[in-house]
Amino acid sequence: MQKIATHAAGHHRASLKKLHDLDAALELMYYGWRGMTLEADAYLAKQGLSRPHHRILYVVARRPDIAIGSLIEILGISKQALNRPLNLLLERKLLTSKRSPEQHRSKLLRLTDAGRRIEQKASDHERKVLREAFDRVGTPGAAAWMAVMETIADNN
Amino acid sequence: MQKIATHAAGHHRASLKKLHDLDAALELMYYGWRGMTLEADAYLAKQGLSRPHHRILYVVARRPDIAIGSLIEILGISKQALNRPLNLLLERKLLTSKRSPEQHRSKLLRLTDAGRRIEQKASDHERKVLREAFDRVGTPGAAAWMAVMETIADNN
DNA sequence: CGTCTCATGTCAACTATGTTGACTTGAGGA
DNA sequence: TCCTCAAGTCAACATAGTTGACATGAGACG
Repeated sequence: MQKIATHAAGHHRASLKKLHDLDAALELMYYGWRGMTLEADAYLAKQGLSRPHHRILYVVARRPDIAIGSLIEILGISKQALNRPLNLLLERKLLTSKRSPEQHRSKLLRLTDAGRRIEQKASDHERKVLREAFDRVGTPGAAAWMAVMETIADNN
Repeated sequence: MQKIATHAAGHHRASLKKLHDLDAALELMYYGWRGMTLEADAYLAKQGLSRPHHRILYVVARRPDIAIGSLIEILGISKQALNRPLNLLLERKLLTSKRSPEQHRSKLLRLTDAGRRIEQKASDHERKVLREAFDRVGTPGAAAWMAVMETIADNN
């Protein structure tokens, strides 16, 4: 048997010497991302799904009747990379695809009820973590967090 | 030839309908992580390295003479997963390992000058992005960001 | 009609990052 | 000496992504 880690990685957050004043922030970004997705990933794994499946469900939920080409653009991956997770979701009937009446060239994707349920539960896990953190710092703190993240996100 | 995406994924940040009030924050966490690591990843790729190598260098820089077992714990991956990137760093002489005089069981890891240089440059790219964002919101905003992220990071 | 374009779909080969399981090695305690 | 246990290695596999090459089927246009 493998040795089982007795502590989650996050418990070591404070264990590194800080060489620069922004090291703490840098590590927080890393562990923050992990912290937000931890429970959602565990839930998805129970369903036999993972992060890429969730990303697909998330986007389709917010863009019903999206074509595959647009989905590829938004996710920022190749169509070959999209292929396998997408087909799994179709097989499992979490998504439906149909040709549009006029635009026969593109398939339009939609969530089924089951797909919507899974998307909601997975995203709820992530939103719950955010909500708790925002509650702790109040509205101005949450707004500051958003402002910082927007600047960082637009760095490209 | 593959179709080349004309826009980075981040440019689609606003293109999804928001189903919940926290959807924007959820997406910001995703694109924020990407935004912070984008330039560092590009720099690392030029050196023939990637994120896991950087993580190793980052930790060893802040814990000189760390043993492999502790490194595994901090990184939160299996020793087998650590093996390949670690050996690459040793081969490329970015890290050195030596047995300690008394504790012969464990190897102690240290950065070489070359390793330190790469670690610094890669981390500098990430800190630069953070610094610009913090500058924009001022000290109180930065503190709020840290407070939010700490709560999220400790969610495990 | 034929041909060209374009979105979609699929196959193959590859890379990278991770996993488990099975094993070796070597120090130190009973 | 023998046993244990941490550290480390090797092999097989899963997942998520990449490029390249090619097939299919509808629409547009001559």
